[in-house]
Amino acid sequence: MLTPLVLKLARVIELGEADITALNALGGAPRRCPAGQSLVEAGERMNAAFLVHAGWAVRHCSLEDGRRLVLDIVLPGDICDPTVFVRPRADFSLQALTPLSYSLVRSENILELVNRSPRLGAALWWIEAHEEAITRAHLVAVGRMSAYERVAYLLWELWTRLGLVGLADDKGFELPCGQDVIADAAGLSYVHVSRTLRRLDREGLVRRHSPHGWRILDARRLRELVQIADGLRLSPLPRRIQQRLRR
Amino acid sequence: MLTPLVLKLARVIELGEADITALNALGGAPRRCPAGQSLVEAGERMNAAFLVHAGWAVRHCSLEDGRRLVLDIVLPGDICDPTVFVRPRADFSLQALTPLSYSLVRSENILELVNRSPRLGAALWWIEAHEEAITRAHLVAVGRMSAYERVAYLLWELWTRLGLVGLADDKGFELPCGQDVIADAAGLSYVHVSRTLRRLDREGLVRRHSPHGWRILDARRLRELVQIADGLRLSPLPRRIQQRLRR
DNA sequence: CGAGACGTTGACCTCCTTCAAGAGAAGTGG
DNA sequence: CCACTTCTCTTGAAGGAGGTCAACGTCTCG
Repeated sequence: MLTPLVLKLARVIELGEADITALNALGGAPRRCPAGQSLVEAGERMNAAFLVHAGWAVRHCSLEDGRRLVLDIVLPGDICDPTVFVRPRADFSLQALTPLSYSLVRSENILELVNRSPRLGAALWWIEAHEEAITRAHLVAVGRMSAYERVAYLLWELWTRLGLVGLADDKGFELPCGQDVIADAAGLSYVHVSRTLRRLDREGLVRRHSPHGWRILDARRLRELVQIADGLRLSPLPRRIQQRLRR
Repeated sequence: MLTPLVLKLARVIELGEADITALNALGGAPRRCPAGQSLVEAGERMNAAFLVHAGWAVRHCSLEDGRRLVLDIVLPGDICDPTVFVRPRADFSLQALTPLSYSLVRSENILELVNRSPRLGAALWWIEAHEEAITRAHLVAVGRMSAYERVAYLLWELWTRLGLVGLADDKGFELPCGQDVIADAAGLSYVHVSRTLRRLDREGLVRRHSPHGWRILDARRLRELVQIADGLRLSPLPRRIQQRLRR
């Protein structure tokens, strides 16, 4: 079965039948969670990572007075958060944006997988490194870009990441979240996000064609605006490393 | 020898003589680099991580028009950047702030170390998770805090991290970098950082007592201001995980 | 002593926030 | 089927946090 996780890893290494079977078994029985419900609250103990099969979630951090920053939007195929195996207390909250299907992944599951196939282990590590690169790009966007560039960056990031798991095509994507989530991810007020999205529309870069459907009108100009889009690509694991692991 | 890296790991697991020897051998012969020199430019190929022994470096990312964001200030005992083993192209630049002593760490070195002692491997993973938590806190600060809180956060972060490697005491620390670096880390202009530091001084939180010497005057109030300081602590690896690895 | 790097302060301006009100869309109950 | 609420988005107007420009002070080093 071509789950989002399998699709993503297939961009990094070649996957055999056995690999796919092993990946699909990762995390055991799927669980469900209604939209809006919280999966973890900051400060709580955790003993497993979350592998999202379908639906969107949001990882965020709140300050005492209610200011909130969205660290990361968690998409199908994402594993949030693998460092739980050494660090048992969450420093963020995780909340479902849509009805969610997910599995709990324990350290044993990962270790088992990696023991069976070091190549899969390297690929998972690669995915993890990719996520760190995304966080860094996010930090650059929030720290040094104008509101216009920032919102463009976030749309580009989502478009790219959804594309990696087969949930976006070259025309656009579905964005099942409100503008308040974009605002908290960009570090802006939702009012200004609204204005900024209208401007992106007016200038022919991006358009909302249905309540949650977004169309990329001019990918080239959008990409120029974003600048730091390079790190978001997920390229194959270097051949040199793959060969070393085959031994 | 109690190098910064050893001091840091000693907070996570108990280190035996053999562990310390192995850690001190990590990365081989130390190299030197004068202040201001660039170690890696964004987009370049890398094949090793940098283990800093002494001195400060800065990891940053620049936009086309010169805007710059400091992702991370690299301190003695830090390994920058371990994901290089799967991801051979840097998406950031690394520059020495002071004369630097460092070693190149290759994937073989790490694998060797981890094979010899899985506990050291888990501890290194723990350090890596700690750094991710710092990046997330940084993102929250830049995205949702006022200039006043942001600068306070950065000083707190540096104080904490320097404390972990024995380079700060409860009074304060040496900060061998200009306010422009703080500004690029906070996503502010250096002019406003200057104003903000003066205000922190005026209000009795932090004071510069020599060109590069900073004193924490009121740690309690500073910490309240920072709010997200919890994730910066480096607590011991959970006993449960240590015991499993001893087998 | 002069040059250059760095920090400080003031004045002005701009980008974004906040406040407020209205428009659509979607669900609810009579 | 239509009034009613509710939620989200949109737009306008006013205010503020921080940026930019410019000048000056201070320290270090040649």
